[in-house]
Amino acid sequence: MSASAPVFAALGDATRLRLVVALCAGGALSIAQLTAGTAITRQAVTKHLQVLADAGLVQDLRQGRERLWEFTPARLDEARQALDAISAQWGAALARLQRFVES
Amino acid sequence: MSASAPVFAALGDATRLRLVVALCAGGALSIAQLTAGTAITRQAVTKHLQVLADAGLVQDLRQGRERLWEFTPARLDEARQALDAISAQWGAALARLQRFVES
DNA sequence: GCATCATGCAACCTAAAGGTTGCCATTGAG
DNA sequence: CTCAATGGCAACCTTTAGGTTGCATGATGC
Repeated sequence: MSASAPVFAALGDATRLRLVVALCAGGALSIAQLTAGTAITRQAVTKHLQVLADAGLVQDLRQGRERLWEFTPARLDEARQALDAISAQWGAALARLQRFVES
Repeated sequence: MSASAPVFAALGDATRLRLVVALCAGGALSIAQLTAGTAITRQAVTKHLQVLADAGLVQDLRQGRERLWEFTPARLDEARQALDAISAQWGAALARLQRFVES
């Protein structure tokens, strides 16, 4: 469960969340493409991509002089399941409380 | 969508994730109870709880000399839906790719 | 009333996050 | 061949995160 903490930390930045959404929608994109339209530097984008890669959310593949980045769904699915588990735990606690009140 | 970034940031720390899980399971707990069993100081736990409260994940209620903390599900559900949306977007992109390859 | 337990507040510290600038290397296009 | 585009590396800066220590405050039990 707490294995998902790094994934949440990686998603916990607005810029990185934007990058993940962009990569989910458009397939593999280069650093220059991901930088275009943002207010920050290419170097900053590179660092953010590195953080996402360390969390296992994205993957890079070289193609000529470009370095393309693509989304990797596995870790995000794990994080999704972690949130589901928390929500289910809360639901179970509420159900126990309800039963206690009614008895 | 990017409104969930602060929630992810709050969940992106192993200690805070533990606190959230504990509060989901056991109802409202005091700071002293949440500190017991951890290696860190009560002050550190207080700060983490404040971060979680700023993200809208927990709520405090005074009871005598104790300050009880309880889980608040709304923001976490939003975050869950955000992850679902990302996953769905990825699925749609894969489907488009599949159709393109087959045609 | 008084000792005590749970907490609040403030100062302080260290390391990491987020970002920038400058310069160098490589690749592709014409 | 040359030149512009793409990216890597390293140094640097400023702010914040995570944590600690010390002391003050307020409710409780007896």
